[in-house]
Amino acid sequence: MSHSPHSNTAHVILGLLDGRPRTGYEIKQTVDTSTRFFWAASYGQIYPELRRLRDAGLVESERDDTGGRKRSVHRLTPAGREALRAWLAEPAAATEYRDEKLLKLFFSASAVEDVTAGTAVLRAHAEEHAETAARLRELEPKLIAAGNPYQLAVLRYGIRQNDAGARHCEEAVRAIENPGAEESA
Amino acid sequence: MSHSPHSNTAHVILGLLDGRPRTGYEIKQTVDTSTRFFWAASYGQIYPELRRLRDAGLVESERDDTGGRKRSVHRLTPAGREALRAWLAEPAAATEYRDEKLLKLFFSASAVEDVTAGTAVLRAHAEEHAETAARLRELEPKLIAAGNPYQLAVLRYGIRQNDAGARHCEEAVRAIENPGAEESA
DNA sequence: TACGACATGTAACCAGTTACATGATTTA
DNA sequence: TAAATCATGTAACTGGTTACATGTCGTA
Repeated sequence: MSHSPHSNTAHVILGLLDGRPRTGYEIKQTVDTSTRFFWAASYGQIYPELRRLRDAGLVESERDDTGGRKRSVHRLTPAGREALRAWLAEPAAATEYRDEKLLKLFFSASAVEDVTAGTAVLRAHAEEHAETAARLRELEPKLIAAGNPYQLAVLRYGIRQNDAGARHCEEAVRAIENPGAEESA
Repeated sequence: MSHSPHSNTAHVILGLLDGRPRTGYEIKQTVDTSTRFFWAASYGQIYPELRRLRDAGLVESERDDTGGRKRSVHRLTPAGREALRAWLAEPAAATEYRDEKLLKLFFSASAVEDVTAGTAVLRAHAEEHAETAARLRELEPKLIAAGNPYQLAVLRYGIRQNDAGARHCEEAVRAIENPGAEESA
């Protein structure tokens, strides 16, 4: 059962550095345009974590002050690569979701006199799903070109889930606005 | 922009107490069989939060020691009902997902010599989705009978997302195991 | 009589966000 | 010359989990 002694933020960093060496700033940029829709990371995590990874010997950092800007480029050590592979081989913990919109929707029957509150939440939910799906679709061609089937699988997973989510919310609005069609398979 | 001064755990409690008065223990049981798949809560949150809600005048607690067991039954005050409605009327924050399985899948190309690691993660993901969907399906008849279209919408949303997730993972396994069919729409 | 469910709570910890502080370089 | 971007970091806070501590009641 013993799982990796490193946080998932550490694994994001190790995974990205396995691609190529990067600065902390570049790690943040890359996260924001790739893993962000299922795993975000802030500077407040990245920099301290890089420090810990360095102390643990999993990354090494090279100072690169050419041009006057002081920056540290981090790269994986063999131990870091090993830690990444070990983590990949372990089973993942069961996913815990926390979705505030679902929470609101779940209790929307309590909105008594304000009957539109529930459908408003649903419409907002539909729109958020549609926007996310659109944003992810823009990334698709680049990933197809890159030829990484895993990253492509993740992206398409996101696209499908959001498409399905948007459709479902629209249907639910219709179902709530005209009750009576209350059965189905 | 100003949002509710209460945590989402507080809203879960308020929402459940709007149904009927409950003990902290009952709140936990109900969460575990209803909101849990998109919003969990532990005793370590529930009891301190009940205390805060009582101090804020949103719930009142009645001691009920009949039978020797000491228990507190909590009920919404008018102010509590008002706080619940106010929260429902506000737009929800954008949903932030954290999915460790997607993270692992995303970096599975780094598993080099262990080519089965990626598909193993996918199969585990498919299975988790299928189990969740099955568990949610069991709850459906009860909710249909209860006649709350919002709770039903949430449940069906969960069922669909998990069905779609399971299907997607199975397809992705096939796609990775026999490459060459690498194009599509 | 032991075990499982009922019942309440606290303390230590962990992961993550936000706001702050600082400063150089590039570009409009 | 002002604004955006590159670049690094810390401190305070928030939300949540886990483990612990305690005790009753019903039932197999």
